[in-house]
Amino acid sequence: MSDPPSDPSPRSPAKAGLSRETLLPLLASHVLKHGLGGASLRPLAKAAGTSDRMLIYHFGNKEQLIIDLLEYIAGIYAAALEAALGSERAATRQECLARILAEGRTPAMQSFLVLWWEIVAGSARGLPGYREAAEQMMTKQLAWLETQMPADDPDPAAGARYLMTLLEGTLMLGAVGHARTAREGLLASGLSDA
Amino acid sequence: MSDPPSDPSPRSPAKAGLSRETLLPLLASHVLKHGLGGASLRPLAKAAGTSDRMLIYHFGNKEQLIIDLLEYIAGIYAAALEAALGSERAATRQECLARILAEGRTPAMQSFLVLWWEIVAGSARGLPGYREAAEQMMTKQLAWLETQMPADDPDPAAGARYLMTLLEGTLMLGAVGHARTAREGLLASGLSDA
DNA sequence: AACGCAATGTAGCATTCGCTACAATAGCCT
DNA sequence: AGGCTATTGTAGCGAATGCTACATTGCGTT
Repeated sequence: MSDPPSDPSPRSPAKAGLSRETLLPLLASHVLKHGLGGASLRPLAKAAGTSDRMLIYHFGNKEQLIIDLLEYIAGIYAAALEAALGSERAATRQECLARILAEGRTPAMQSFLVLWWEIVAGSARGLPGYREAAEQMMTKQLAWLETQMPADDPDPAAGARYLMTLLEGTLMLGAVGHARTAREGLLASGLSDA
Repeated sequence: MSDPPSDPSPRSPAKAGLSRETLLPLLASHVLKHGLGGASLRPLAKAAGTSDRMLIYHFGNKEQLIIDLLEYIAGIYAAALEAALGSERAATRQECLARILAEGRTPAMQSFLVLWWEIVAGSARGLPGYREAAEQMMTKQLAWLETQMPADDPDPAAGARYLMTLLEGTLMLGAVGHARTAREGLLASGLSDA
């Protein structure tokens, strides 16, 4: 018995060392390093400095924990985007794409990317929570991409969608060892000079 | 003791109901339906009409089973591509892309796609066998795509790489509920009219 | 002081996991 | 025939899984 609080009002936090909010960052950093698929309660708990017992206590069950965690990760991804590049726009679509791809080569973003493909796979298979998180992350990225488009772009919204499609294709090819293929493809499209 | 045969010469097949070759198609159809990540020996064995005991006997251990299975799946994917569309070339790049995307909406290809994202995720994380299978599948698809390019295309090889990048981006966006984004992106690129 | 309840620890349960030990069957080769 | 070996079945092991039962602590309220 004794469900998790579910009431965010801290009526009487007793000892109150851990809560969903303090746990989530630690859990997120663990799955960023070790992946979502193979994540089981006891290792997760250890990474967060608690016990599996408490994870179940705070989240109800593992499925809900994953759902909450995905939502949290989508949030910090959005925050990372905000912080990644300032509000400076690129001069051309080509430069815009190049910048973002360079950003994707950052070690910090690499961790995200590896996790990202797991989220895509979960979304494609219909696992609970994955689709929502993935959709949210993509929506955020699309909006951010629009702000990065050249100021004189004829159609920034459509251009962002186009660049987004190319970008994701490039990232996927990179994930399977075909970065070269994508590079040559972009080169042929006139959207790259590397 | 008594390793698996490892010698393809059928010196004395005793009862010989099952072998790597007869097992793999059944295993493949199981993972196509239920996924690779959650695949464990006993369900796999049941799907193939054997026991976990025999799977280990024939493949050595689970990791090798997955590796062999991925290689086999890459093979049947290649075969599916061969059979998918005849040798008719498209008239324009636009039509070429449209055809392939239509093919991707086939139920049979849907199963492949869902599995595909798991393979991408495994490849990105460096799981043994995944990278090789993914790379092989992409190489095959790229070669096939080249044969589908318009006959009068100025640069079929580069065009195929470009279409490939767009195609994979489109598929990924579709997997996460952003099919609309990709469609509008393609529209803006002049490579779609839908 | 007495009570209530949130928060946490300790043990454990039932199931599944990959894999192994041991034994049985059955065909081939000499 | 006798033996070798490939193949298969039956049991089970030790670990890990998600989750629960039960007990305890300690603060806030009355």
